[in-house]
Amino acid sequence: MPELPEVEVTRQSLAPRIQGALIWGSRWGKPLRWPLGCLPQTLVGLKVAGVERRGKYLWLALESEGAAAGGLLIHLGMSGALYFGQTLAPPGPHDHFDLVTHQGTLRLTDPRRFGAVVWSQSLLVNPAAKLLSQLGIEPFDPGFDGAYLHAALAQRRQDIKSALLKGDVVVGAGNIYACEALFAAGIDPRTPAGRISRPRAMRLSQAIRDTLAQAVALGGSTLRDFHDVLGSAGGYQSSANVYARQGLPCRRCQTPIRRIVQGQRSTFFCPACQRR
DNA sequence: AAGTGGACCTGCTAGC
DNA sequence: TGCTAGCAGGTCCACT
Repeated sequence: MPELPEVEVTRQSLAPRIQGALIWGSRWGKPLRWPLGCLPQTLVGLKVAGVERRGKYLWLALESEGAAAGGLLIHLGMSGALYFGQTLAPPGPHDHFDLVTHQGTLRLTDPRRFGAVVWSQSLLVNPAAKLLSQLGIEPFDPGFDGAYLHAALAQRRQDIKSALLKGDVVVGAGNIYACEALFAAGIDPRTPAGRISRPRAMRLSQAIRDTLAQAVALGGSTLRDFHDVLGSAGGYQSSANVYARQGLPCRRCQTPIRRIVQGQRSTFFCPACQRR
């Protein structure tokens, strides 16, 4: 579920509610994708300094008496979502982490358990540093433009859609938004990444930014169970142009949308609007 | 080095 | 109605 827009929507809804919260306790359920790592003796008494995002990761920065005191790196995997509230139901079988604070409880629900909560002393040391080390540029960084994208793709023979999903050129576009951005840019997802011209790279970088920004504005995509920390679903999925629309007419030219498989993932595109 | 395929884990849906 | 195969928003790792 959670690509950059969903993670950012989660961050935006969580940050103002949990900032400054004093930690009263925590509870862990089933193991997640990675082990938690070495927690300090206790989280009790630490304060939540803020919530940041890097790619599809959230960083819950903690402090102790005004000084940085490590934090929790959170990933939502394929099926994760965070809640925050004063009165939560008793934890169910898919609730794997609760952080109880005096402002409310933060809860991670993740049926498939591909998500993670990892303790780290800072983002600059392991384990956080290692997890973030391969990430590409942020799509809203001013340095992400056509020239950057063109240069970063130049040596790649891989198809452009798989190259975007890899996340080491630019972070944030997962399967939905990679498909949508390629549609917006008019680029066939099978095009070898290194064969994308500079003008098209410029259009693609703009399309990635626009697609992700629009999705954030609409609250992300809710295909099954994504919601912000108050439980509100996203609204982007109904405005998708190609994702999960195989066989339906293209909104622009009426040609049926096609589904193919690239790198064991579904790709959706319009064979008329998107060219190599 | 870049690219590919498998693995992780669970739930839902389409089809027989 | 009930079973099975296939599919799902992500990412690491081993191997070529």
